[in-house]
Amino acid sequence: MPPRPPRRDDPVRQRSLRDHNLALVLRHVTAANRPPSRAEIAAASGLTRATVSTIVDELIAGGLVAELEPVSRSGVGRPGTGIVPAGTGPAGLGMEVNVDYLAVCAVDLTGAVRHRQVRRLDQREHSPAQTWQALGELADQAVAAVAAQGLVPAGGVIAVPGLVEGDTIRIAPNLGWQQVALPRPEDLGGPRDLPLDVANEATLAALGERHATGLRSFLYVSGEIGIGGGIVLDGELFGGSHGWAGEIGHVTIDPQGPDCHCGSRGCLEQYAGEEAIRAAAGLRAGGAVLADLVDGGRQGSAPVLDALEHAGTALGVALSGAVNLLDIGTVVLGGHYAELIDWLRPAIERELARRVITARWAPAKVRASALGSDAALVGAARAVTQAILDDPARFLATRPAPAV
Amino acid sequence: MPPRPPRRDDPVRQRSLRDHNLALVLRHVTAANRPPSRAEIAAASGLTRATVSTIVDELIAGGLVAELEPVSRSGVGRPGTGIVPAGTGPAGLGMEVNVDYLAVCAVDLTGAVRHRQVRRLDQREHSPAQTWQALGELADQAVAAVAAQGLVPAGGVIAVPGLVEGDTIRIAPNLGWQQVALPRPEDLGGPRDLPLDVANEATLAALGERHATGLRSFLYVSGEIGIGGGIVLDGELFGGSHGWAGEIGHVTIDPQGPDCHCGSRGCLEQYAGEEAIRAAAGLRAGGAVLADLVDGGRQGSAPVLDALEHAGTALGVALSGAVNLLDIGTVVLGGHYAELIDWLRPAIERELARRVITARWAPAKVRASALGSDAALVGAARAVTQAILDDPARFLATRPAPAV
DNA sequence: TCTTGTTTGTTCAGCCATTGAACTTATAGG
DNA sequence: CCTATAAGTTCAATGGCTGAACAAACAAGA
Repeated sequence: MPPRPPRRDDPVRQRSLRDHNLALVLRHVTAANRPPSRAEIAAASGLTRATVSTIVDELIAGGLVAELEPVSRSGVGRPGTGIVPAGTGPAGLGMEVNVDYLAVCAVDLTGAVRHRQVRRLDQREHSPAQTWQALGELADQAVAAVAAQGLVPAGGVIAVPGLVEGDTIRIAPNLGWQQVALPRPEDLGGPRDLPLDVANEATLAALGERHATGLRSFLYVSGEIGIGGGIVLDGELFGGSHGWAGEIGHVTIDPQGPDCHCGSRGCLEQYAGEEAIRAAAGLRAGGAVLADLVDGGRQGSAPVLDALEHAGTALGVALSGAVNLLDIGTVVLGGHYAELIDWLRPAIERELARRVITARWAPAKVRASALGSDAALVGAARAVTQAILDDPARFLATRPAPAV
Repeated sequence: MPPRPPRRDDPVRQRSLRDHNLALVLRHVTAANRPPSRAEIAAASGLTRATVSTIVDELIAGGLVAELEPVSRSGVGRPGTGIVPAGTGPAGLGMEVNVDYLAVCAVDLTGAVRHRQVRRLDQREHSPAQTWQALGELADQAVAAVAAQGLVPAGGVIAVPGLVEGDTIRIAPNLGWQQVALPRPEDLGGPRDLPLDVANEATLAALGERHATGLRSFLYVSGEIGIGGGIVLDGELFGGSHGWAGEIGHVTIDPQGPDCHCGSRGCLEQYAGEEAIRAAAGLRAGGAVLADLVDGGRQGSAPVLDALEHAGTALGVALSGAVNLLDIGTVVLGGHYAELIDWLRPAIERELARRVITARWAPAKVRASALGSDAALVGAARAVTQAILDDPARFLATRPAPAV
């Protein structure tokens, strides 16, 4: 998603030095748990107060941060003026295409969700073109709504439940899409000049989770109709060679297991996918499966508890392999799994303890998603703002200082 | 291994700018397939000729690169003087502790192996202290041998078949070691002031493979008595949270499979470890298992071919999971697997094609290790030189320009 | 042999971002 | 009202890169 990550093979000139320190200061502003003063930023970053001052001035001029009213905080000495990420100006537009709904949200640079709208719409009954059109309408409304709050979207990211590569959606099984070209701004409707991007929903959800929790490294697993995943390493999303990393849904649990629609056998989805759990629990098809499972779990229904125990065991086996391979300390359960975690966790942790070779020295933690079902949507919007925060110089260069 | 990787949260001053460009220029010198001139480095790196000149001067003064005799290469114009990594000066000392041998080697900055010695010694009959002592003798000889060639080891790395964390070897199953403290220079014997480091052998082998082949991203799997692995992503070794990433040997193949000594069931080692293959092939225990397998394979022995086919299938299942998770394009087979690749590959590729969800768009390649059984040893030595090449400024700062 | 054209490598003034110290501003406490 | 303390700004100095001019080394042609 970042248009072009800074590469270590780039030559470094004076300007890139400033670029780096712009990002460094901005990072301190966003990461601090209390609006830091210029002096505090200087102390924390290792730069001098003089440098921080000029950099903060540049960020203020570019509309990326703002000064608070000077408030006397504590003790003697001249009180500092707190610096905060701008609550107006650039925003990120997140969009989500899922099986039976579309959603749009907007976040500002502080990470706050400033707009959110969901519309029920079954994509299986519509062509991709119709989906883009409907999504465009929602986006239009979002742009208008945030404009009233002083926000201007700097880009949009669309989350889709499928594999994205280059300029096509290779396949989105549950939408019934194959080889669908990525939408250009005009496909969404109005003549927007928004830079658009499309990415896998689980990947974006992992990103959203990373920003919501501050976790530096974790494996995110989202269980809905399909099972998706995303890997965050040291604060960075890990995409793999083609951006397809994290596809844990088709990891083999049992080489001789049941056939999977992907052509393989014994995939995790055949044990812990929504349909598999529903069938094992003896629930009716076509209903509100998640709600039924939660109800069954709460009421202690034996078939439901058994089904979740089996799913958790399979999840635990797959996650053990992932933890052995990646040596990753935390597993975040998202999507439906977040609401089922109480019944899934015992089996998952049992398998992790048994199958992860380093479990006795550094047991992996299992926790529920903090964002729940909004993770992908918010993650998509945050991907836009994060790109600005990660490389403010690029943003400032393309969009010169707004008229004051 | 790099004592302290450059962090993006560091402030950037003028000096770090020079540090970055020192590394940038040095990287161009080592990566070029022909000694580049200052002008060519400038063109390739984006720096100006003036800057490259001063940087090259600094590198020459520090003994990291050298000028070739100016040779008229081609066409008109003043011929450039080629710049090459120094063949004298700093060297890397690689050491390996394995079940039944110790080994030492030294490489120079060009990556060439300038010394290599292996000594049969069964660690299971000796204490760690005795092992360090014996290794120290080999190291002494190596230091003396390379000194005669104008090389001075700048550091040493020891490869061990076990899990290393902080300042202890947590466990090295096949050596029978548990909670062994990492050796300090004095534990090896003579009063050396060599900075020492210890790391997992498969991890280091992956690193060696990376430098030998130039591959940017791959999964390295080494099959010997145990199965180890290492992950290289975008040219960098991926260590995970504790440096334990790549432990593919205990990924679950079948949750109900045979018990493994690690306490789990159905681990890959139970299907594709040396002992498992030997037993399946009906070979006698205690012999030269690898040689027997290669012989059996060449002669078309049915039990041997069957055993290797089974091992390849299990490897394929485990690798499929890894590729699904990491979206990694290449799998490198090392250790004994390198010599058995002809009989393992068909089954591995069959499983990859069937089980990797993205196989039809981007099939993963399977190849044999280029370094074979020396991968860990050479990788350990290269880890030292690579640290210098990655951050020449640190080296130049600690070891000022040698007397000219 | 001499001249011309081309490319390499060096020199140097100019530029730019950071530094460190001095200075100004703003507060608390006596 | 004065002093101590801390925040923020100003400014000369420093270090590293750039660009242009220049010197050096070679090929090709006259």
